[in-house]
Amino acid sequence: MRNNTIGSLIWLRLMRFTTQSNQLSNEFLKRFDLTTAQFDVLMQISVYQPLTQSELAEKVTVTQGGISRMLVRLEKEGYIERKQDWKTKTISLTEKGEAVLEQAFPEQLAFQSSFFDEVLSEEEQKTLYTLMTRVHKNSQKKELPPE
Amino acid sequence: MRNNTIGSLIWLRLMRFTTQSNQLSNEFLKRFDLTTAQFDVLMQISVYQPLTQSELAEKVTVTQGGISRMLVRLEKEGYIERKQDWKTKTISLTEKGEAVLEQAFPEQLAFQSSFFDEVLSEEEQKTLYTLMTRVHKNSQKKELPPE
DNA sequence: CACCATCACTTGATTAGTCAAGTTAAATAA
DNA sequence: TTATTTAACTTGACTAATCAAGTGATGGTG
Repeated sequence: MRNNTIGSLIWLRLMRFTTQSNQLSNEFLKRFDLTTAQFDVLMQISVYQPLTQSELAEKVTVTQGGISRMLVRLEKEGYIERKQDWKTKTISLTEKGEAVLEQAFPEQLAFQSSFFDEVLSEEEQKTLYTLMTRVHKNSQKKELPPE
Repeated sequence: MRNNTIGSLIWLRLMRFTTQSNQLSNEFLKRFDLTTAQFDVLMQISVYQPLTQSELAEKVTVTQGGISRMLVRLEKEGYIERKQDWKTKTISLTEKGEAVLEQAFPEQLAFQSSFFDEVLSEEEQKTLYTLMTRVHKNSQKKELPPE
């Protein structure tokens, strides 16, 4: 063993980096009493509101069940509102949700960016972004290979 | 709102891609009755064995408690062995563990690589790898900014 | 007009991880 | 030699997600 391919090395780096930076981000967001996942959901709502739970679930790559529980928590905290419209629940931010996001948004963005700003030039960041965009888009239409 | 920085866009892509491809990978590995996390742990053991739990925990970015539970499962399945050496437990693969890994390794590597091979040239993959390596290394020494 | 299928969402059971307190063995000091 | 500290690992309580079964409202069909 072990002839690693370049692809598998990239994969590992990505996995390690994301778990690591996700942990750091969770710690960072404690000051706003949010988790990274919650921040993500609030962001998506703020951009796309009003929207349904299924739409949201898809945007943040979580199951229906997952989004349901998550929104219960966020609703209990008073960050969001759900209205039963027809058979659909329409989600939107409350005042309080807007306020928290308004506060957390610039800081969280700066924090996320710092991971890249500290070691990559503007040019390199653009390159990284386009490469990852291609990779991500590809993965979205990927099927499992047959056994 | 919302002037996204290039860094925050990269971050989002990375997060979405890793959760997505992690899910696909878990599905893929079902044929070997493994999860992605388990495969990762077995790989690390196979490369570095014999090693202690704390060393392993650090390599796979998991807490001591997490590694402990994980190894209990892997031991129950008969993939690994733990020996009490001094006050340390030394971990190594069993025959069965070696065998599973031997089987799963090439397929999983090919699967991981396919995410990148399908859309990036060799050259581009190298670029992506070096950029991510720099970003990852930087995140490892990162401290939380003050409130 | 009553029944059935479907869609959007919720919920019980399970899994995987975190954190912090607990356990045990070894090393060090008195 | 006993007593204390430390290191490595485990465990109980909790959190967050998954999957699959359940619920209830809408809309179509015989």
